[in-house]
Amino acid sequence: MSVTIKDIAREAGVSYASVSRALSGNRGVSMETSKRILEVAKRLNYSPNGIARHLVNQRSKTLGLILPDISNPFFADIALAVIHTAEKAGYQTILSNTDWEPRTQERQLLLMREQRVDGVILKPVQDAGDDIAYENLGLPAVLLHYSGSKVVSCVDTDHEYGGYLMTRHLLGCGCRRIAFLGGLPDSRSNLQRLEGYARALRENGLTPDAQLVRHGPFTSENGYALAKEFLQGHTPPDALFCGNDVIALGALQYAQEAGIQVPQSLCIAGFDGISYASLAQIRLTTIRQDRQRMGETATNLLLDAIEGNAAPTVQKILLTPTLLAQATTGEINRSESLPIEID
Amino acid sequence: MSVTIKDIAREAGVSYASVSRALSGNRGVSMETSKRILEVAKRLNYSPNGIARHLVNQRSKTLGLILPDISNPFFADIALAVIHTAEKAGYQTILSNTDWEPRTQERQLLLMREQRVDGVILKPVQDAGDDIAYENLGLPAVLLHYSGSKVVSCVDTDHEYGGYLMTRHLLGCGCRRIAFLGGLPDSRSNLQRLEGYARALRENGLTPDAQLVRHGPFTSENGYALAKEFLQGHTPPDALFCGNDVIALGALQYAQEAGIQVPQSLCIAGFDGISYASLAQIRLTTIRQDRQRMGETATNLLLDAIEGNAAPTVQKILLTPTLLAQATTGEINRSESLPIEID
DNA sequence: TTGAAAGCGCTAACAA
DNA sequence: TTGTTAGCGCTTTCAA
Repeated sequence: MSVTIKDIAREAGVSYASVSRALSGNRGVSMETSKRILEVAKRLNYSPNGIARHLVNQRSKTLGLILPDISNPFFADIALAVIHTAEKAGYQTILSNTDWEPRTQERQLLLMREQRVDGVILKPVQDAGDDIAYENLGLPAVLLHYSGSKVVSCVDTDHEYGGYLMTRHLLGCGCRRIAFLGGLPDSRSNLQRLEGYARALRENGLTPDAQLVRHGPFTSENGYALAKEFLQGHTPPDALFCGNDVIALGALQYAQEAGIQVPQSLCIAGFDGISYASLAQIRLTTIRQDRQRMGETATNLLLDAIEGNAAPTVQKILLTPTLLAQATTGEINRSESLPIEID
Repeated sequence: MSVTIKDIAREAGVSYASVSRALSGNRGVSMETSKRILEVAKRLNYSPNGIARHLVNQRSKTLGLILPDISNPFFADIALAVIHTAEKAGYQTILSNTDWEPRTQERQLLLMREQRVDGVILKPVQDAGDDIAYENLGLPAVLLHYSGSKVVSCVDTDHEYGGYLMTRHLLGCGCRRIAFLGGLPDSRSNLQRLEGYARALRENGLTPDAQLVRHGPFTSENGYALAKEFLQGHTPPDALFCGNDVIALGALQYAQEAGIQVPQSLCIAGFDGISYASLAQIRLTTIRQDRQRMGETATNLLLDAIEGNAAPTVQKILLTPTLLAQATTGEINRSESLPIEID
């Protein structure tokens, strides 16, 4: 149906090997014939068949990107960085969305393998147990998740430190009952944030209280529901540290509807640093992850692995997040003030 | 390097044609051999080579999706719907981002053709002149842009009506100097919104004033800058109708910083209906486009065209948007009140 | 039911 | 510089 190099060869009166040569950088073909061939190609509106080319080259010039939820601006920003970086290197990006479903993730990985993407960037839906679950994906991969594995590269934010940083900040605001409105219970990054939270509490002489920790999906609806549950309880917390910004925006919405003064009576904090958290009317305190850098770095690591330029060393990159203290946290008004030392 | 059907054939002691048959739905191969083949395949951790399969099948089971800016939640939502719908039909999605650059769009289209995607969904960066520019993309396509072309299907929102609807709403609030903070000057959908705006003004005895119309990128920075420019002028407008929600959020930010009462002294409106516009602290009045439906419909139209199930009719689908009147518009306080009729 | 073989469109090794 | 040819991994026709 579509025009092939054979058609061009016939039309130009040359062998089709010459056409192939002319079309992919004129090595070993005279300027003259090359020019003629290119003219014919243009005239026939020829478009090289990538599929055929990939079959013989054994590479597809395609990357797979598997994310949990691209409607979350945090992941959308990462996707954008990956797509841009890949494109500069001549790669296209197949994007798939797991909806935080392990089964879906499995299926996507299988499909990526079948599609023979040259490599895949994966934000794993859940904790990979002992870290070896992602060791043999059967294709070059970079995880957007810090794992202990010795064989797969990864790029991630130091979630534990982020959790620690934020909790210390909340303690510094005078908060003593800090609830953690977490995301999915088996999300590893979420659990690491929780660990940082617990460490900060302990360092300040407080005991983490399981009653103050809840989990649920990374949605604003969940944030709203958990905030309601906590704040309608009999000893409500004085701070809500949320598993991500989307959850926090939901919590903030409940606080506003319930007429709770933020931050005077209640501090609210998120995690990620999506742009919408910094709107003038919101100014959510959060932990900023550098999405641009994450996407870019992950893509470059993957390309290095694929193209074998750099030594094929496995790299473990852990980015340090920063505290973005805005309007939803601040000195809290407490009836009874317990003196406490924060370094 | 990787295991092929030949390896399986050797291992199972059959011809590789049989393996092919067994692997793709057992037609013409005994249950017994089929079972043996599948076992061997599993044991060897076989993964079919999609590239080779696509070459012979002449289809790649892949769709291209070309969007201007996936970091805008409006487009992210569309992308999600497309990816989900495609996946249900067994198609993967290659996503690319044009950054609103015509040149980039051209390049992406070329690449999609080379990659032999089975079809492409495109939100054109700019007005395609007389609508024929997108008639011959050389592959099945659905535009996310209403065009008059008889040969290419499209799905779009009625931007003119949306612009009209919002402007009438603003007039109903008592606004008389309604500025239009547009997006890119050659964005067709943006211009259509502007037409609706002008129609509403005329219907109400007002003359559209070119002084009140500005263009710029679809970013909040642009919204902020244009709002500043307008509001620091000597006869500031009493309403800002923005080309999309992202622009409006920027404008809103300026108004807040400048201490302008919204909506008492100034109404602000957006277009799209992204979820962040409806946050409790924002409640931006906007025109809601059904992203989910747009993505889904576009994908289904494309799949119909590709798979030739439905009659290959070209469909022109124009969705009617709805007014989402929230907190940033309302009865305006005017020193001099000109009586006016709104139907 | 099974096997042999052609061919999808291309690249690259080898020959001329 | 140019042409011939093998083969990438698979599906599918045609024979057996």
